[in-house]
Amino acid sequence: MGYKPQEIEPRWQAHWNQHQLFRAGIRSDLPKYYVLDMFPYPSGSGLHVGHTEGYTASDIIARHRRMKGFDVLHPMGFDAFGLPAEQYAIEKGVHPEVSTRENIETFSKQLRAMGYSYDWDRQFSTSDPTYYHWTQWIFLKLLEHDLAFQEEAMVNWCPELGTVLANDEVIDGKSERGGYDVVRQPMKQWMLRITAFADRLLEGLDEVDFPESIKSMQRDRIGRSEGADATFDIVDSDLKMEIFTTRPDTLFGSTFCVLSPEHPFVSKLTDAPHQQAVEAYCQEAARKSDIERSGTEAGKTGVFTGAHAINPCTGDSMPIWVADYVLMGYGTGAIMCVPGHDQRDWDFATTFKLPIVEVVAGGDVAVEAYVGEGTHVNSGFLDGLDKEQAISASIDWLEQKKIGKRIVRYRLRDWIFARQRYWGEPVPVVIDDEGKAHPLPESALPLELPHLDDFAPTGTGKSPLERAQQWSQTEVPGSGAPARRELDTMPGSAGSSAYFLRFIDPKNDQALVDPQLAKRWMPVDLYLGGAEHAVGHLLYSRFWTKFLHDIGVCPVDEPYAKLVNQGMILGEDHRKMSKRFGNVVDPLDVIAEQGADSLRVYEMFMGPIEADKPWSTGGLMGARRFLDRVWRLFFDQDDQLHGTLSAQATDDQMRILHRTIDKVDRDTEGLRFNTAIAQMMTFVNELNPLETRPRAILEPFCLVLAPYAPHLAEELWSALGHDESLMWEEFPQADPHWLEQELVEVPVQVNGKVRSKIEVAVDIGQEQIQQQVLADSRVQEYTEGKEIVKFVWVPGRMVNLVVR
RNA sequence: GCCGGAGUGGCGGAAUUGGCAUACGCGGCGGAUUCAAAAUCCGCUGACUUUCGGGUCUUGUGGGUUCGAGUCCCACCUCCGGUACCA
Repeated sequence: MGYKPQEIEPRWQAHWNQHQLFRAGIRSDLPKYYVLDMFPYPSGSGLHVGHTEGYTASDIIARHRRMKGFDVLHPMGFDAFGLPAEQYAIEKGVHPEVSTRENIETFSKQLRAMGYSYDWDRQFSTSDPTYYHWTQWIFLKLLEHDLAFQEEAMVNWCPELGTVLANDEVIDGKSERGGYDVVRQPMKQWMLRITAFADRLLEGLDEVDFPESIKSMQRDRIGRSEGADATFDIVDSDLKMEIFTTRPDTLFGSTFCVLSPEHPFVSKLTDAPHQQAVEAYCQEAARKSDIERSGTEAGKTGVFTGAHAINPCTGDSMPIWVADYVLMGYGTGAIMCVPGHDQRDWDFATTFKLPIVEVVAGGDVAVEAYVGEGTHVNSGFLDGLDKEQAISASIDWLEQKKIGKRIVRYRLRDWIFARQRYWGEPVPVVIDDEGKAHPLPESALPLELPHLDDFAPTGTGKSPLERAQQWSQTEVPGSGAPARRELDTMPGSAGSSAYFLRFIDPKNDQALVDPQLAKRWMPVDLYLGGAEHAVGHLLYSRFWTKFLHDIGVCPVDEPYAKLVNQGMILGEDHRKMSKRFGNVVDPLDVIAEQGADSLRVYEMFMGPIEADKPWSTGGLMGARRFLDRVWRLFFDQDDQLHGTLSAQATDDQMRILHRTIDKVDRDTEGLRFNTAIAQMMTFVNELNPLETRPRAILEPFCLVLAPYAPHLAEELWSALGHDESLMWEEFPQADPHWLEQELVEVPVQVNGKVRSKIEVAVDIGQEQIQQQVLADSRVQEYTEGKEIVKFVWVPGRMVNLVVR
């Protein structure tokens, strides 16, 4: 009796599956819409209700768009390679091939139980050879265009995980996975030249519809800054020291220089009396973790080298110090210090009693550095100029003297593209006896990952693939000279950097994607996922897209037209959902008790999609009760359809129906799912007490409900006598006639306070309403004996009288 | 510190262009139904006050603009996210 989701839902899921109702690309006459979820890591713990929030939102959009006449591409797959999957496998003592397969099964089962309208035929995992074939192919293309290269680089080495990590896999000097110590260490690595795309990645942000916070995070990561390089002579040395500054206008105020401890000049410049102290300092700096070095609370440390550089403006000699607040990885690893106008330099100068000179007026350099605007003083030919003029004039001067030039630098580093781990895409390269790298020919792809029984990290900096002797020993393509395969694998972020292209044409064994199909579907119209990928994944995939665009593979150079970050679902206790707190909610449990439609409706009703929201069992029950009430709108106590189906719809019924259609349509389009559902609840509440249930009202409502509670909607639709699924029915259109009201009740304010309400025709004129308002007895109480200064009538909204 | 976002009932949240603050849901209270309970249905539910007509106050705090401010402007406080010596 009554609404039984457990019985209804599997039946409709089977029906959709059987009739392949969500296949994309079969209606090429319709406009396209590509809606994509950030695909999940198939972890061992399965999906929780945080994942299903985003997936439900995108599914509602997909279903709504289909009903609005779009050919919708809505695919799903699994990001299975990489550290999380491998760590899980190690912890459980299972081979990652096995655990990945099992986890994907669990995830698929959960996703299917939610009734998502994915085109499952397009599903793949990044660990499928038929997929990573193309990840490897892109790598070969990058290599061909000199965007992939090997370099001895300072990397984040995690001894416990036995691999290098990307910067965003390191948090506070610990690994993101497991929280193990990470040390800086030089290693020869494959790198991708993402820095070559820095400006385009920056400019592209202006064209896309991303949350402002994401854009600003990406801009910060790219960290473009304009300035100048300048070369300083060194006293009693042939060496010339190159520094980078964004404030060349303050050259006259530079009183000392600082080298990074890793700077090659440190050992060359340090004189005998200072040697011991400098060496000790550099060793200490190398030992310290990044977090210790950058700790602002630590204050400034440093040692004098005994050497001096010459200030090209003043001719003064400036002591050269070594300090770890200067980083080797940015700029030239050497800076000129202007303590008057840079707080870090000011702190340093104060600590070590170095001279401070004011060159920009406006502050008090005896108290703190002055970084604001101002007129230049003590600056020779720059005196009297403002900041902008002085920067420009000083660079001109440097260029004229051939001791410097204008330059743009970025904080963004090249992408370290190698992990000393087993579970990743093999790099399609062989190394000959002289250590030279040779790419494999495209025909050799995919280079399959060999099966290894012992896949644990070696911990030595070598890849576990070293153990695959047979696989590793090979020859140089073409020449036949002996060689070994590259043993490092690609990082986890490789597989997710172009997957949206592969979903368009997942079975193509001749190309990453057919160009015609790519043209049809790109870009992704709506991309939904968590904000944790704000920088890493999004920057990497934007980079690859730009590259693929340049070589003619991808028709667009920005992959995602619109990005939305769903918020986090917190536990009922308002804390982050985590096993540790025991507050994790499994969608399968919810589905078993209340049904997938209740879960879908509840999660969308919780609040704005982008906000963090706490789970509430009571709230879930509310969603269930709403669907129960929908059921009873259609059926009587014996589960028989209401006998009043053939009744004529009343004007009231038509008005509430069309208001609902209009609001749900617009709110869905704008991803305001919570208010769309509130409107459907209002519809049910208002319709409930009315005596008749005309088909003309129930049928359109069924369609309006369908994107949100698809199983229930199908069941009701079929009960109304339809043989076909409502999936491709047209979404109802709101008739403007029923949206307009003839009479409205408007509040009447006197001096801004509501004192009365009157009912008037919407289109009443100023004079008539004034007459009616003044005739109102409540209004007269407040106006008696007073002068009416002003009469405000906002048509259809309200009246305000100003009296004195 | 800097950048981004947010502060509205007991709780989640709503509010077109500046126009009835608290929609919708949860929770609570009362009632109907029931042998009883669950479920369901109906009503009430921001605070204070009241002669039960109403009155006063209320959207983090303090100012301002306006006939009118949750919404706009200025200053500040708190929370969340990001970032952290990038010269």
